[in-house]
Amino acid sequence: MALADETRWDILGRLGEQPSSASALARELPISRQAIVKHLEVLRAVGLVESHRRGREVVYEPLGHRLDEIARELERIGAEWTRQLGLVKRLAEGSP
Amino acid sequence: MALADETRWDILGRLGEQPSSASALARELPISRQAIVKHLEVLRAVGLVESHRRGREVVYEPLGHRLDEIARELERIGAEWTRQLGLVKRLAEGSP
DNA sequence: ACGACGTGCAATCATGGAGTTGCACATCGA
DNA sequence: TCGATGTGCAACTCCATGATTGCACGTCGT
Repeated sequence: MALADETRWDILGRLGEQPSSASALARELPISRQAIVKHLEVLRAVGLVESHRRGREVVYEPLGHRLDEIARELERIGAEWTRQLGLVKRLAEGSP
Repeated sequence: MALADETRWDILGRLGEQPSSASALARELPISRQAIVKHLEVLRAVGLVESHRRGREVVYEPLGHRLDEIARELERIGAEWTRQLGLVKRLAEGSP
């Protein structure tokens, strides 16, 4: 999942504090710029951030409404998992 | 995560319907017995199933109370994720 | 006692994801 | 204009994990 990675969360959090470029993030994080670029590509693929080119640099920033949507999606998935667990439990305990 | 795998869910579901052994499951599923054994080891490691040896076979079955606990854990993790997303959103939108 | 069945262990393979490195190209600023 | 900075692309490594195969060994039923 797009948010299963710790570094990805870190990046998203920093973008929340201030939109920035891959190179700028690479200066703050212990990983290479390219690694960060790949994370940003994932975040952009799921619509959590958008990018604007400004001169020679590309600035990324979070997308508010998508954050909401993803949050709801996460809750839905979580609910589904617990629902399925409940189902297994009922089966395991032989209740109707 | 222990429940991220589709096959693992499948196995857990089948065990809910009826406790069974790795070999028995291997007859129903399209994967090898050893692959199933590994899934069962994971499920047992997180406490979702327990195993009893009966003669030459080892029977696995789900653990009701642990299913509840895991469900609660999942909800907690989901809630945490959405909370963090909300945090990013607030930061991104510059609200206090 | 013997074959069939179930398990345990170890080696091996394939795949995907995170990360790195090197290089070419574009843009900024002095 | 020229060096510094930022980006894009591609090839590569590393590692976790799902899966397979082969073999030894214990257990069951006849």
